[in-house]
Amino acid sequence: MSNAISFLKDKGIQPTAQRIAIAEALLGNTQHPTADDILAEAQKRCAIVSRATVYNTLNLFVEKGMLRTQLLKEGTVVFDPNLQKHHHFIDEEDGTIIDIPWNWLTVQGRQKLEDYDIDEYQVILRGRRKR
Amino acid sequence: MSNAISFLKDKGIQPTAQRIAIAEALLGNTQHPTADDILAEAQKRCAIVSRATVYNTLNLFVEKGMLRTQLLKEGTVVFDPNLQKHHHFIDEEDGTIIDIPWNWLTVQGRQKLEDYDIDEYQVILRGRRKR
DNA sequence: CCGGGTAATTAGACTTTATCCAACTCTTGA
DNA sequence: TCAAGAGTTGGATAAAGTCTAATTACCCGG
Repeated sequence: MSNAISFLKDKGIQPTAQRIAIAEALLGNTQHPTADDILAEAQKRCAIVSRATVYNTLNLFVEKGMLRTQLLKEGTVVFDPNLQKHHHFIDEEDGTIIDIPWNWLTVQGRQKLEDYDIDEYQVILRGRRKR
Repeated sequence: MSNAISFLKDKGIQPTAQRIAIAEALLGNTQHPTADDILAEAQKRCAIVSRATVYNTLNLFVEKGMLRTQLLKEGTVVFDPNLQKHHHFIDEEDGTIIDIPWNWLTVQGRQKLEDYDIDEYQVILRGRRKR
C-alpha cells in the first residue's frame, strides 16, 4: 500500500484518487508549495483534479493537523508539511523558503511578554544564500 | 504647515491633497493598516481619493522608505509605519497586530546560519492578550 | 498671465487567489 | 440493488491588487 494511502487512513480520511494524488504531491518534492503548485503536481499524477478539490483537500489536511499554513509569500498562503517547530529563512533573490531547525536559534526574553499568552512563535529571517 | 506636508516634502514628494490625506491617515490611528483601511480613512479627510491612488501612494511611500510592508494577515499585506526594528505579536482572537520592542527579545545562534547573509529578521509570536 | 508639458489622479477593466454553490458521481452498507 | 451520504466538479463569485487610457492639476518659461 502506498505511503500516501496509509498517511490518509491514519487520520481517518477516505483515500480517494484525488486525495492520494494531492498527498503524494505534498510528500514529494516542493518544500513550501502554494495551492497552485499542488494543483499542478497533483494533475501530473491524476489527470482529473479540480482546483476546488485541491483547496478542499488542503484545508481538510490543515484541519486534521497534517499541514500548516504559513504567511511567507506575498499574495498567497504556502503550505508547510513540516510539523516540527522550526524557523524560516526567505531568500529574497528568488523567494525560496528554507526551514531552519528549531534548536539553531534561541529566543530569549519571552517572560517580558507577561501580558500575552504565547501559543507559538518563530523567527523569520530574510537575506540571501551564499553560493 | 501640517505635519503631513513636511513629512512629504522631506522626502521630495509633491504634497498633493490626496497624498496629504493618505499620509495623515497613516500618521493617525491605525497600527497596521491594510490598503483598504487607508482608503477608508483617507476618504474621510479628502472625499476624492481613488483606490488606485492609495495603492500608488503606499507603494511610493514604501519605495521612499517611509513605510514597510509586512506579511502578518491572511489575504492582504499590511503597512507598518514603525521604521524601528521590532517584533510582532498577533492576537489570534481578533487578529490585532502588536509591535514588540526590539530589545525585549534576543535571538541567539545566528552564527549557525553561516551559509546565509541575513539582511533582517524578526520574531513573530501568536497567541492572545491577557485581559 | 498664459500656454504647454509633465506629474498625478481616476474609473474601470483585468488578474490572481480563494471560496461558494448546485449538480453530478462515487462508495458503502443494508 | 439501491438509497444516502461523501466526494468532486465547473463555473460563479469575492477580494486584493495592478494596469491602462483618459482626464485633471500643477509648474514653469515666456
